Amino acid sequence: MESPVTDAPETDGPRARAKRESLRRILVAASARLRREGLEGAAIAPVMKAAGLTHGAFYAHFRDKDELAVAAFRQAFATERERWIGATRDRSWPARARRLAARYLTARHRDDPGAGCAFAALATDAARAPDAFRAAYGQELRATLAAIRGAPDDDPMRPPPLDHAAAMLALCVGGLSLARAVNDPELSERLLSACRDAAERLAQADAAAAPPD
Amino acid sequence: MESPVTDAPETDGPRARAKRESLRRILVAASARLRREGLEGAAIAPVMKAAGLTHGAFYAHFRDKDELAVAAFRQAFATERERWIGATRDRSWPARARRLAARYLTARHRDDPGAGCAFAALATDAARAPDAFRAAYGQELRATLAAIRGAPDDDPMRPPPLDHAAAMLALCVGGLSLARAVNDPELSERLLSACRDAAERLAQADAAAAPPD
DNA sequence: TGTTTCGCATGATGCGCATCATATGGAATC
DNA sequence: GATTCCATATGATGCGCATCATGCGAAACA
Repeated sequence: MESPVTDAPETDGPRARAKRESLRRILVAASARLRREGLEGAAIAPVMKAAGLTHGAFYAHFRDKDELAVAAFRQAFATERERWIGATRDRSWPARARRLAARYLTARHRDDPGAGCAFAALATDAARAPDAFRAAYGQELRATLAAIRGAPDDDPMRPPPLDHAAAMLALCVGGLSLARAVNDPELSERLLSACRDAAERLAQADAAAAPPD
Repeated sequence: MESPVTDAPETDGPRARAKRESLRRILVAASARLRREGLEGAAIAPVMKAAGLTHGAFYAHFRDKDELAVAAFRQAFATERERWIGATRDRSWPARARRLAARYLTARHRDDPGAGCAFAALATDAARAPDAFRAAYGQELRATLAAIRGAPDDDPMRPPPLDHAAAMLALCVGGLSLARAVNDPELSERLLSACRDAAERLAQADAAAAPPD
């Protein structure tokens, strides 16, 4: 269970501190490269170089490449889940959904996968990845769905059903992935706006199907 | 523009016929492997072996690996667009959309990417692929959206707007991709059914927003 | 029938990559 | 202050891959 993420105490010598700092730089570099280049593309040597180290130092931090992939994937969410999902204080599901789609389905997000959502960046890669990675993908997905819903099930606020959050995220991930896959700028823009609009319609239909209170 | 697909005349000797037959086998093998293993995974030697040839014969059919990828991608749609989109004769958009989602978002489709939709199998790979591949992706996407809509714009049947078809496909592609990425069978199943249900709600909202006649 | 063509096979070549073996130099420990 | 760690660097090793060079044999053609 213990993954080599930055979860160590602060109280130790410059030796351990330096190692933790190295690990942090490795994870930052890896999580960006992973999202930009994919699971196969994020090679060890370039990642280590980007972290200011050489390839040999890698094995002081991780057992193998797969372990790095899992840690870097998790790092991406530790850093930026809030940024895309946002703990919005909006009460109604349509308002929350509109906000999610408006943040997620943008040209800016499409054009900077290295800083964006790892679900969209790695969806098809994950399907071909080893079990440990797919397990992490599932756990982060569950956590993200919980964040989208925004309140525990027994909260008087009545969060949207898990299924509604899941479909909304699927719409966003699918729209962003297609918009990235396509060369034609007009079609790409059209995909983003079509999905933004559809998110709005869908959330309103969701609300009608499961009234807020 | 001339891509080396099977579009040659039937009237020539056994020499050309044999070559066309080889090409066909290469494309079939490549399009399955491409969807199963991704752009990087579909290596030349294994594909040629699966086609009953050796790696050396490859360059009699394609200039390089990228050209094969484009041809194999197109092949996937030439063969199986009908299968997922289906030229359904249903008149209403909700009925058409329900049918699309019911065919697309299945465990069978999820578990056999080699025979499934190439959009979902290669979405994130395409974002990192060379321009020629991305251009093909866009063209096939446009053609697929037209098939989903089912009628030309000036048809009295009033097809759903392009944007509605695009969002519906994004929902399907996103749902299938997430369901494949995840390890947990329960979550995976949940994603499929959540998106099927959402497709239904969305299509009904679509119909309300743009009445059929 | 002799010559040319060309689809295919065999066998390099070279590169990028993951991983390992070994060395080093400065903390940590006594 | 001497010894032990250990994070890092350097430099193999071996593999998979794309691509190219070369040869063969049967069809195409004169």
